[in-house]
Amino acid sequence: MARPKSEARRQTIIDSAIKLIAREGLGAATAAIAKDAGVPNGSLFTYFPTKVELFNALYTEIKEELISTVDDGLSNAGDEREQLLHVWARWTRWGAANGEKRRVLAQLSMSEDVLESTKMAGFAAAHRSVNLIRQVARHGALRGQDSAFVGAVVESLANTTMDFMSRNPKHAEEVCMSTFEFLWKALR
Amino acid sequence: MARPKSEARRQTIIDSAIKLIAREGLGAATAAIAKDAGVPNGSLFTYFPTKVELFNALYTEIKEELISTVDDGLSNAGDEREQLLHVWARWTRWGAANGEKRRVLAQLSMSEDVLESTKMAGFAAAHRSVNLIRQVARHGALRGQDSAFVGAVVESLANTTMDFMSRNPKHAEEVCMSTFEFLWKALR
Amino acid sequence: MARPKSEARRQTIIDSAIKLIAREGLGAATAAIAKDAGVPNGSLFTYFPTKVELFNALYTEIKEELISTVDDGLSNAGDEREQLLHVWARWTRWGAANGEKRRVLAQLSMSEDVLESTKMAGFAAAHRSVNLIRQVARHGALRGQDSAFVGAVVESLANTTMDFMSRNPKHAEEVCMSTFEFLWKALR
Amino acid sequence: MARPKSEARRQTIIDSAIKLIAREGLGAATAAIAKDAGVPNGSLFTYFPTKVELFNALYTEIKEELISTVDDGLSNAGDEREQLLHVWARWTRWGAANGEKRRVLAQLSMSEDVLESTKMAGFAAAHRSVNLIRQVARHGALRGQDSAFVGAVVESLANTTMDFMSRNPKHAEEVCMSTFEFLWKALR
DNA sequence: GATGAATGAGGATTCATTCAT
DNA sequence: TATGAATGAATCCTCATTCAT
Repeated sequence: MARPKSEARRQTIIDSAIKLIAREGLGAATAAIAKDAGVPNGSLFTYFPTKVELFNALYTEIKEELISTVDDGLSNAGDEREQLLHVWARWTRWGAANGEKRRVLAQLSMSEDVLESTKMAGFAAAHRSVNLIRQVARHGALRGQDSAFVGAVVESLANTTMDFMSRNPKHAEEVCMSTFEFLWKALR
Repeated sequence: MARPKSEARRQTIIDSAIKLIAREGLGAATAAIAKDAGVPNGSLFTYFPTKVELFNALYTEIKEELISTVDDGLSNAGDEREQLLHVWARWTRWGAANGEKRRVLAQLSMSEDVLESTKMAGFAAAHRSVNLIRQVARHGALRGQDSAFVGAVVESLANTTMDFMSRNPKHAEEVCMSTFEFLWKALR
Repeated sequence: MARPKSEARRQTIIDSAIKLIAREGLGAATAAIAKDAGVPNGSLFTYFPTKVELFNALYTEIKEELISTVDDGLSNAGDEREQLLHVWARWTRWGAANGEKRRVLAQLSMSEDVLESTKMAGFAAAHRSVNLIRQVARHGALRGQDSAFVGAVVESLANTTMDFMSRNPKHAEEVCMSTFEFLWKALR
Repeated sequence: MARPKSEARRQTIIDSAIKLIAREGLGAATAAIAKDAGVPNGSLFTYFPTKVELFNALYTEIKEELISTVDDGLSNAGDEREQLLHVWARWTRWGAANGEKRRVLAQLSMSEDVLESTKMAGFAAAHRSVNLIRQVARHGALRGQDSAFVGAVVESLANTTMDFMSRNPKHAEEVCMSTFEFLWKALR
């Protein structure tokens, strides 16, 4: 009974938060986000009791979108190389096409307001790619390193790649592929 | 009347800014920085008329320190591999040993408050390493890519490496060397 | 349709209100009270259309409990002294044992949100004690004073006494009795 | 150097705080206090970094005024009775004439925001009256009780008395004197 | 009737920068 | 020049009450 929380409303707030945080950083005012979302400022706090909780929800939401994009179709890919290429291409293309989300995710990843537990949950959800990367790297230069480190190396490379892809849409595919070769050579 | 009185004072402010920004992010209050530096809040603005100017000075200062650390002795290194190793080891060891500066530099690099011109000056000052990297990469997977991109790839790798080195001091050297092999294989 | 469904529910709300107001003052949020009571926040307003009405109900409820505690057995007490002792002992012991209620009553008594009419009704309900006190005081130092004033004097003494009794449970009885002697000497 | 804090300004803020808190309780808005004082809201926090610190300053200020009023001329009073009368009359007349301050002090005394240390300092400053009261009470009904308790008893009596005096200015003196007799009889 | 989401006017506090001293 | 008080818009969040379901 009573009015249920509106999923649509929640999503509008998330969307506006992404837009404004991409533009103004984590300092973006909750009131501005609410206004952009077309909801009264108090209502933002009905959905996210705290700015920090909004940050965490944002992190989870974006990370999940990314992971499901990357994972989608992964099981149909062929050998290790094909699989890594699948992950890499989907990852970087998503990032190139979703600049705001990518930038927001980058900010949130560096923020102390996103709880360690939230970050770890994101890491855990990415297990398919993480495992793949670990497997690929098992004989290469990074063999024996903590898989979190290997993952972080790949992630930082991905971020740099996405960044250049969106700045340079014409050469995006080429950058994507070159960097994949770079990665492949180094990792194995 | 030359520069405002004390160079020492300027440096104290810079140091406190690094300390507080590392701890609290770019939102650290100018008054808090001044207080930590033992300087009246108004005086901070004698040295840096604006918080943004403080940011830019900070960026330049840290970047210069990093570059001079990396460049120091570079001309004595042997072949390309030795030279790159020199750069890599000095870079990452500096970062591992100077966590606050590294973190502040990372924040500033993402901030819109640090002017494009400031960032470009930093890039230009790093020309020796940049050239070296470009040269090493001239036949590898990233051949033909914008040298800013190649530089960014190496930089992101360095950042990730430094991060793990300082979190894991006992394995710092091992991480440093493995990652160098990773880089070397990939780049050539 | 008679009174809203559940008397029990009303009482739960009252109890939670006492608990939270004792702890946080009259600023305690209605939502917090409802939550503590295990009642949806909207429902609180079914029972008490306004926070002010909740305050008034609280005042009346606590005052009634106090008065009935004090009046109970009063008719069996002997002479004036015995009767006053009966009143005094029951009053202060109740207060010592019901710290939260006492503190809430004190807050409400000072609040402008409790209507004058509510306060007067409480005063009227206490007529047995009030009359007794007036009677005892008819020859003493306060003879001729407004009986509301005499009552207020005794009440303030009682409040101070209860306060010390609950802070100092071991000497509670002693404090109770000494203060009675104090009162008795002064009043007659 | 620089602009010194203005004692006058501080006092204006204190005065406005007394006025508004007397009228609206401790919930009076800092912004309203600042506005009433004719200072920008931010300036209030230059003088009192926190609302709680304002409360503590208020408590101390009012208590000091009261104590110095009461103590003034006390050493010229004659025997114990005269001295107690001096204290009593000055105390209650001050309260009757300074309704706002008295009400504010009463609110602050009950507030958890006024630190125990602040309250204790106030108690300590009142040592002359406290000692006098203890001395007077040394043989009476309250002999052997904690002097804080004896003091509290007298204080509560004083508060009730002042309250009636200001409500009933025509009988103020009579109430004052009757209550003194009450106190004298009870205490000795 | 019961529920709990919706509302938006406050509320305390912060802060970069200015300017009187 | 050095100082630190002054400023007021901006910030996150709260809350009594209403009203859709």
